[in-house]
Amino acid sequence: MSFAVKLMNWYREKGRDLPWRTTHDAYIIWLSEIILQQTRVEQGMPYFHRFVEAFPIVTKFAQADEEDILRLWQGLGYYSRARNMHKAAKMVMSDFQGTFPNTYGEAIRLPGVGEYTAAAIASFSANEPRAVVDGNVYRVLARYFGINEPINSIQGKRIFAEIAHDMLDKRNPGIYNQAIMDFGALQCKPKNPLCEDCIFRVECVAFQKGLVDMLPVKLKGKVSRNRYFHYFIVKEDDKILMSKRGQGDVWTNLYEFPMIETAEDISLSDLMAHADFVHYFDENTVLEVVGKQIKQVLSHQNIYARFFIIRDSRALKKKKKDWNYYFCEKIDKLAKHKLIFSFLEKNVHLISANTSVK
DNA sequence: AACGCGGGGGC
DNA sequence: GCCCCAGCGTT
Repeated sequence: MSFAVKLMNWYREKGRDLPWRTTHDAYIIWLSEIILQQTRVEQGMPYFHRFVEAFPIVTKFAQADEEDILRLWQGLGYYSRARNMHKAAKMVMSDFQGTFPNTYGEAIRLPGVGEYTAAAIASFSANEPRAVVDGNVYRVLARYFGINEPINSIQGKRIFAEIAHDMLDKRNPGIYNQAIMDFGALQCKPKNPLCEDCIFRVECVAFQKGLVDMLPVKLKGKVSRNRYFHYFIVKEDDKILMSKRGQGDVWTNLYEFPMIETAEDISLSDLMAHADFVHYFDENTVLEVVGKQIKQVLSHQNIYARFFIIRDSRALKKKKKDWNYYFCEKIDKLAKHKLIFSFLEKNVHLISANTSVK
């Protein structure tokens, strides 16, 4: 029996029942695939339901405000996915007459849709014979064939893409693609794979040679850097001073409190002597520390954050021309990053009664 | 070819 | 603490 047939037989019996597998609607499949990029199924699931309900058809998605999309996306990470989805939905309206493309060649033109996602959309919705190559597929193939070429080298990507295409069941690409990913997620897991109970125990090169734990090989990335954020909570009546982050850094277009960043952890007195602090606040400002320093780990940086309350809003120098902060009444309506919304959840008492926190 | 981009979970 | 997750876009 071929690899593909054994795999699909396994899938029929052990595969997961996932909501986006019951449709051939390219739009719904796209929605699920973008959400699941670098994201576990369990983590993405509630967001999938949220988005399907808010935007049942691509027209609704295209008509939404980016702010609303980001707010629905809040907490999921890699926010460029949400911004690109909005661009893609608008492109579907302008370039595809509102019909979501279901071919690889068309889908891959959409921002945020790369080789993996285009293959997923085309194979799941239209049964186009395109092999998906995601983390699961790299792992299954690397172990099955005993390939030690790094999966994140250019050479490796090419090799694995070719093998994936060779192995694909050209008659049932949709089912096959679902099957190999589920197999990677449930059976051929990164840690403690279920080799003793595996249908490929005999053919799997890694298992026969005892190399399962060594494969796949992946080149290491750079070490994380440390950043120190000092957030200021400034209230005026029931409004809180907020600002929107710009491009070229983490959390593009998301909201947060006014902030000073330093390369090192600094003392309170050094903070108050900081040029930006002097720029925005009176020298006699009283800072009240809220809680302990929070560490937020991103995949490529460690962010250490402290929060300060400034109770006297007169401390703020309001006549600056480069004013890019504004007092916001309903901060629950803003899309915020984790550092901010988890702080707000823990410090509801700091926010006035008529300002709800989500 | 390398890097930046979140947040969560397994071990 | 390290690795991985239904990756993609930019440089």
